[in-house]
Amino acid sequence: MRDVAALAHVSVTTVSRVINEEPGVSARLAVRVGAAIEQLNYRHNLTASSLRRADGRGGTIGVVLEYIADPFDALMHRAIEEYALTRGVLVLAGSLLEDEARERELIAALAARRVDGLVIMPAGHDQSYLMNERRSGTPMVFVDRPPGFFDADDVLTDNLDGSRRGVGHLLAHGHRRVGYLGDLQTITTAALRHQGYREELTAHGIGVDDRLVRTDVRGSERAEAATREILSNKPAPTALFAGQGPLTTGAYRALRSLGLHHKVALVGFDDIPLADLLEPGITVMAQDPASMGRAAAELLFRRMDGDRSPSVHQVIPTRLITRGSGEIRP
Amino acid sequence: MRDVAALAHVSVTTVSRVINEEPGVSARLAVRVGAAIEQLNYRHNLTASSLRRADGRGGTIGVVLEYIADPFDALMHRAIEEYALTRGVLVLAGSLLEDEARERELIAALAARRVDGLVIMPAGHDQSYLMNERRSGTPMVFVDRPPGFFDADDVLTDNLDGSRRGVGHLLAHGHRRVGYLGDLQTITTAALRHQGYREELTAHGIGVDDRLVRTDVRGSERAEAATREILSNKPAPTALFAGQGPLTTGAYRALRSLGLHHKVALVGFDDIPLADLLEPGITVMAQDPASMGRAAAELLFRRMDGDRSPSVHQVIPTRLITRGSGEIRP
DNA sequence: GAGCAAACTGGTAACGTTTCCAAAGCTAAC
DNA sequence: GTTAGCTTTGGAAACGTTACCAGTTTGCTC
Repeated sequence: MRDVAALAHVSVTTVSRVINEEPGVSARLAVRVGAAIEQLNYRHNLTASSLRRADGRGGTIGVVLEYIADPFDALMHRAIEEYALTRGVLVLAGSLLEDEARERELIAALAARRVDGLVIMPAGHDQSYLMNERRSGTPMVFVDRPPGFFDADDVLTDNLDGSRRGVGHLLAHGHRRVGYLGDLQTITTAALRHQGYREELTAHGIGVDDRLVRTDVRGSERAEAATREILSNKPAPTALFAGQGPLTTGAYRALRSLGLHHKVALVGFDDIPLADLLEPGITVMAQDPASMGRAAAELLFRRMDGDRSPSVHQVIPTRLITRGSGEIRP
Repeated sequence: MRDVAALAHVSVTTVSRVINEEPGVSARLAVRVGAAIEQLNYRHNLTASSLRRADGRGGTIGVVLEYIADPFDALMHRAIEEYALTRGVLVLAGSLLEDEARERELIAALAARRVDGLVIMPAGHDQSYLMNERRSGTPMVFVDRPPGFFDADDVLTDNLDGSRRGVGHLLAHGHRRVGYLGDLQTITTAALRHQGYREELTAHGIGVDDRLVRTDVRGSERAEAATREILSNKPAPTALFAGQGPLTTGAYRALRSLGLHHKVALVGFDDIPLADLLEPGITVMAQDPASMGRAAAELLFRRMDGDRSPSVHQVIPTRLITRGSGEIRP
């Protein structure tokens, strides 16, 4: 920058003003500075800039997700990136893989880089360690899962409602014995979906048969095995509700291999790519990761712009997509 | 940091030494500094650190992809993130959406943040604008597509070979009229796959019938329409080769709706989630985005560690996965 | 043509670190 | 008891930028 100033015969202050498009610099000098920048192909150093800058902004936010390559997380990531780009902000992203220690490490790493804001899909249940960041004024928004022991904005799927409506859809088609597959109960979303399943059955005067329920099932393969176990009950369930994408595909695989995919109904929570091409197609309660990501980004940037109003808790509804598997009658 | 130094009754230099775990600071002082850091819950500022630091490293790399939410790109991104994490490095990622202008903007934005290295899946064909970054010593690795007018490391899929083997698989099953769907010819990978198709046919003494070939097809829906057109030829092709994931699903949709999915063979380039659950399953030439991402990351970090040897050009082979659709005989 | 405000320009001190160099303390050998 | 050499410590400059304040020029009014 000093070189640019020297070449353009101006002060570094003026160069800084030109670069930041501040008003009050004559066109004549601006052109001269521009030419010098071009000639030396000078690259502005945002790192140094943010160090001195009054607001300390470095044009970067941090996004902490469960697993970046998961379609749900990836769509959310993309929505955030897209919104951030309109504000000239770049995104640092990382995966947690349900590891609580990693959550703290990754957020510490982001804090060390002085990100302007954070979007967090937490792995643990206690985010009180974030008090310091919060106190020092770092804006943050939680997505998909709410923070624990900590007050902050969040954007969540309506898990309870979605689960109830999904199970209700099966009941409306005449089912009375509905099996359930769910992820780790320690994951808030999984617990809520499980709760929705139980509530909806109870609301219809149907007792929950725990032999038809498998929680803490991780991944597609174990879901396949669990499904076989559930189906081996006598009398067997006539329908299944799967509380997560991979569990849905696992259940579908089990049904297929048993030749029951046209006999036993299936509804899954969270949409699945290509689910419409299957025979039957898989009926799901679709989440809307793109909307969630956009909502989280909007909220975050509003906070970054100085909004200090009380915490906002945004709930994104699910959408029933009927494709066949959920409309099979007993 | 000054506060920490004051509280521990040492100089800032000593604090810096403790933080960076430099040798030559007595245990007594180290403990005192550690306690002060704890008490004030001081957070190291990597931004300022990298500004002064001799090597200028900020612990951040940039990753530029076509579309972050695409499964292929997301898996690659994840592989890079995973490797980077072992080195304490975070990843800034962005999507280009085939926009050449955006490529330059995004890379400029990353350069302004002084990333330690770059992984690039280029949208344009001329990367000579990167000369300056290269000259200033920023390590960079290209993935999936080679750089144009510019020498650099790259990690590519063996597109020509994969395409030839895919088409060869169809020919081995007795097909002589094989249709082709491809993405924009301006995209290097698409052009190579198209070339592979033609070469393989020619090698088997089969002339290319251009009525069976549709290039520059973008997206699943247009692929579906294009497939119908190809199939309307007389005599109709008995097999199809689709040069990209979305084109494969589009072709499959068309075959399904025409009731031909058990009659006309289909092989796609790039794997598709849940392709095994379809009836018939879709045979593909699978790419290996995770390996590519890891290879790119390894290469990049080797360069960042000071390796100045000549450019490396790594080629990752494809893998044939037979699932039924590609084994249909004419 | 004088006076005054507005517009423009520049010098210098920060921002929070690390690096460099010098000083102080200690040990061991003569 | 002195000196040499090592280890430990600290002071101050520097990294590339922006903020602050002061200085200069310009344009306008009377």
